[in-house]
Amino acid sequence: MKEKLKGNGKKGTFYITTPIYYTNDNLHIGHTYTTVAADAIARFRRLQGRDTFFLTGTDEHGQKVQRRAEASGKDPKAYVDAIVERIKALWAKMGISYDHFIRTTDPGHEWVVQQIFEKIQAKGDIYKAEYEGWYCTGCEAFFTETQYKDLGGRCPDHDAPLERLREESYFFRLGKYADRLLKHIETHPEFIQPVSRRNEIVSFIKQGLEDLCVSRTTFSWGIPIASDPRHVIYVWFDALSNYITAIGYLTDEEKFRHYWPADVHLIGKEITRFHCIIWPIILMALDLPLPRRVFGHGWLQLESGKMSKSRGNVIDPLVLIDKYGVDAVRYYLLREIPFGADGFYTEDALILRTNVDLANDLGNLLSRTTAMINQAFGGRIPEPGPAEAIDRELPELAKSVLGEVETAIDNLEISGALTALWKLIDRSNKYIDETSPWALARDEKTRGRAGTVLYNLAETLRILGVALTPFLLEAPREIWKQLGLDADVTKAAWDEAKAWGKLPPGAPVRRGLPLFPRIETKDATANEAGKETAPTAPTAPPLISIDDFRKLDLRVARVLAAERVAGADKLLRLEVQVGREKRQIVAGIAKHYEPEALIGQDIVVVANLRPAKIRGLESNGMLLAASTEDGSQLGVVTPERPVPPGSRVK
RNA sequence: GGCGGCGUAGCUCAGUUGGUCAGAGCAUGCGGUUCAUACCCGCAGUGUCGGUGGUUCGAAUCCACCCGCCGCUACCA
Repeated sequence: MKEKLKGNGKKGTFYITTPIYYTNDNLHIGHTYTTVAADAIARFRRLQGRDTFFLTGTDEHGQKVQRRAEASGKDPKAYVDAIVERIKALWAKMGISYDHFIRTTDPGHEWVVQQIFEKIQAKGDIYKAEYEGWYCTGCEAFFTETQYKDLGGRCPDHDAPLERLREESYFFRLGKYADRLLKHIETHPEFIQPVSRRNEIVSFIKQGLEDLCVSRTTFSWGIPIASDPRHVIYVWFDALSNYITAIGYLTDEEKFRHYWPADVHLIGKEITRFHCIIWPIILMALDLPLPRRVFGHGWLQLESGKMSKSRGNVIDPLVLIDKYGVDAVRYYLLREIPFGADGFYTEDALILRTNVDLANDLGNLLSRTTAMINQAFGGRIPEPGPAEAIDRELPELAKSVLGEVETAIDNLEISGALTALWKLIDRSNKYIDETSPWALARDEKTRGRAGTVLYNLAETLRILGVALTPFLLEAPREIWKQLGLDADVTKAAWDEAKAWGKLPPGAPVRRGLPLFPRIETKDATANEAGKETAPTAPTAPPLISIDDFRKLDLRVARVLAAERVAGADKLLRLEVQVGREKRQIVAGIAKHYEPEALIGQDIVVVANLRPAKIRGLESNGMLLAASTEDGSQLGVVTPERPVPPGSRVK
């Protein structure tokens, strides 16, 4: 059974899915949470060399989408196309490494869904009958019996009495398979996780399964039943089938057999029932094997309650990435909440995790290691000498930690995997304290020891670089770069993390900017307060005092990225590093500088200038440039010699 | 109403089959260090383990009841 959990048996494949997201609105942090988790697991399996297939996508049919589209005066397809574009852009920014993005409007998917429907109908498990229920003509929708009672028989939206109505519909014989499903759940304890979800499902099935209405005639935005096109195939068959249509069911049998059954369907707990009852029964009706695991994770909630658009408390992941960087957001999502449990999102917690784990522990470890190698060994990775007892602890811990990571991921405990890796980081920081390599390096007699210690630290960082690739996107590359490794860390194999001593001595460390700058919350609030009270700048009088000058906070900044501002011929948007802080500034120098020419340059900026919006972009500061009166010549001010970004100009 | 779960240090939570289980991380205080991103290392706490009864030589851990919170109780994806 343990083997099963790790992957698809001897085929060595690994197939993981997210839910397909409903395209009636933009995505928020909750969807991002699921997808990032799936991405981390997929990346980890690839790192281990598994033949991995990671599927995500969108569920695009249904009445809600049709209504939304009509409301915005668009064709449904055009409406969902626009949303899909935004979703794909979000995934690109989050670094989601999906192998396929399925849309339920893909013609291939639609055809297979029709085939599935007919197959099951031919088998007798789908039959035509009358659906009778409480109907609101205004909504063009049925209400359930419980809803009817709760609402007192009136539609809340239209304040009209609900009518008893019959409609011709197709039904799916769920009940027929209830016993089989129950038996499967009992004999496969890993099938539904966590256990609290399984209990709910079991008790639900034991109450008895009614046949399920699987078609609609009240709207048209869906896949028609081929033999009876007045009816549209309702969401269960349409959406759930994506997990098999995406990998070639009925169209590419070889690929389908290769990846099916899925190793994990990762879902939010609110859709557990569909995935643990309806979906398995569809598969049974098709005589297909069931997925190995359905994992219903908890919700990422806000302290103020559940996220909803009407409350205006939706967290836009794009905003967070811009503010804190993709690694900080990914790390927070993966680390903060034990998978399975519900958790609360707070920006303070995100900042705390970033500062404590990423900046203080990991970033600073790299920083102090490379700094010491620079100072004591001329910036070359030293040759390790004989290992003493304490030196062996690090490789031993690395080995056991990597084992813990494997186990944690097998159990979908992503947070646990990160906790394990941080034990190695903590131990490394302590190792520095215990051995004091900076002191060892001063004395010629102990210099060799310093080399051994620093090599071990650098080697540990090399391993961490590999082991972190499933979780973080930018930091692993930067770690390897700073260690003088030219190879692409994302191409490294898990075995390279397990092998101690692969870091070549003599490689030139390339100390860079802090891996994760601390997020200074006090400064942030001070700036916030300053925004309201900041006086307008005086219009330059002929003579000023030194105190006046000191009001200017001029700083050296390094240009990290530069690009033209669309629709503006004079403007460049720059991302600059000022000390520990990253900022965006907009500068009117596009006529004189190509963006590429500025990347990596050190410039001087006014750091305490009130933020301004230029062409809709926030500009946090201003770069200094000298120019002629008519603007025909212009030169950006740069320090004559290298000084660290953030240095004060005075 | 029925079924299931939760309530442990300021905060977030671990606590296997009852006997060093009263813990970890963060936050706080003190000390050390200076290679490093005011960082790192060490030490120190505080807790009626929701309440009340019970079983037991012994319960956070089992039972009963009570209080508070949450999930599920089907055709909304």
